[in-house]
Amino acid sequence: MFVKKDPRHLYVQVIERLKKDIESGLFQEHERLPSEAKLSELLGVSRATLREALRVLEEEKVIFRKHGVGTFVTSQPMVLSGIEQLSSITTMIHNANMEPGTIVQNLSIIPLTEELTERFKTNDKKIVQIKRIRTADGEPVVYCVDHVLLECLPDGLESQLDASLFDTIERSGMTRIGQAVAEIEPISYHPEAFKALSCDTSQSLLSLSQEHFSEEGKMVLYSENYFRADKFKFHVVRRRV
Amino acid sequence: MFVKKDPRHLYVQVIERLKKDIESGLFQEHERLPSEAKLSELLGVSRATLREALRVLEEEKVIFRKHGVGTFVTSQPMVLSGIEQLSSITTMIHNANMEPGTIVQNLSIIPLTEELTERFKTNDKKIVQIKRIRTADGEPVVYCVDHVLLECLPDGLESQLDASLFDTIERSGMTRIGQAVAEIEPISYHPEAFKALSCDTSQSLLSLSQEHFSEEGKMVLYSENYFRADKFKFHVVRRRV
DNA sequence: ACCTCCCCAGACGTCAGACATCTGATTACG
DNA sequence: CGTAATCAGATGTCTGACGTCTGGGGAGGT
Repeated sequence: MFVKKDPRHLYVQVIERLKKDIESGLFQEHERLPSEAKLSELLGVSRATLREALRVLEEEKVIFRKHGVGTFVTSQPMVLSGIEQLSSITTMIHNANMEPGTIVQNLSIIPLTEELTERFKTNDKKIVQIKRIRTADGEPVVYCVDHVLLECLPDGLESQLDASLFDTIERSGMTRIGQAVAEIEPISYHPEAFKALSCDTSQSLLSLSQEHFSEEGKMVLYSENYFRADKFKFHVVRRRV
Repeated sequence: MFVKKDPRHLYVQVIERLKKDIESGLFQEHERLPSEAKLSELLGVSRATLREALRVLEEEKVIFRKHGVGTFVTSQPMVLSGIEQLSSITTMIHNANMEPGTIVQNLSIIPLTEELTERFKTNDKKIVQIKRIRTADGEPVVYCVDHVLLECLPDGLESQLDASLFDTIERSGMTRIGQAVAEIEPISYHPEAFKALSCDTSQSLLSLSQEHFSEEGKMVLYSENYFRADKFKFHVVRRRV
């Protein structure tokens, strides 16, 4: 079953395999899995390896265990994922089976305001401001104001703004964006955004102000996104600690 | 270190201990942890148990490992946490150093509508509907409409609605709420909520429609919460997969 | 002096087996 | 018939070993 051709670690393969088996219905909802001893034999791995995989699945709420009783499949497969998983707007639109597009409105190197200095925690860097309208199947859905460190961008910048800013940053600068902290706010009025998205004032927009960090923990991108609430649905999977 | 007085499983205690050590700065950012052999000896647990704990911490992006090299602390301790961590509104208000309060508006057993049947995926259960205004330091901040399975509630219900509905459910019904899926939406107008929170129509509310699940995966609570956006700030920590 | 290749210590990954502890059901006893 | 003792089986923990990968240091040739 697990040939050595797969370079990934065994426990990762076990996680994937079990998820697939659960999703395919091989293990029914709320049903007991085989005991760890039998399951490890079944999969051809040691019980220790299997247990590491099960521990991850338990953390992800895919299964739950009762000491002395057994391991059970959580009712809701919960493949659902929301904005707690970071992805670019381009990807979000793609996942909705629509075609992402971009209208660049403004691109300029701006001086460091006090607020930006505070956010980026840097002094003598140059910041690029990008204002764009993002479209899905040609229809404007998000208004974006991005601020990014100049050093994180490649040279021929204008030609690459059609694509995801994430990709542009990651392909050029050797930095990979690892996580972001987003602040969510309803916006009852914002002239620029409303005009860009051609909304009337009876609608509300949803604003996501996001600080993006590289995997080393350096802030590389600050973006303000204004979403048309009638075009986007936002979910968050909230886990109890 | 780990006395048997703690009824929780060992690996849970190890996770907690390591998180505390990292947060307290005992293990510096981006620094190598002691090897698994040494660390297990240090903590007084077996390497297998330690590894299950480390596996969870790795999944939570608190640490990362390199095969053949070592285990490292991820740069961002990110003590910040947002709504991706599920907690009751009572707890949220408490964490803001304010005094939570409750005004019960309505409490009734309602018939199962088609929508509720669909949501709860159950047929012959009784559903209790609770409409409450939640206050912080006496000021109305959230309007809540909760639907909860009658079987999950204790008998003397009315007397316990001042406290968190989470606590009420968990203390009575042997069920613990494990996760929720929230849908976030800006609300430009909602008569009941606006009246309850005495807002004017120029403001926006933020609506969280949440399906709460027990650890076994059964949906036990559906709640619609309307937050005054001027009183609440919502953050989400978004992680790249 | 420099580069390359090889080797090796040490780290994480995996394995095998054993014992500990908990739970639910069955059985024995009053 | 009810209660307590017992037991099988499951997850939790421990021990020791070996596999595999990585980075660095040393031997050797240029």
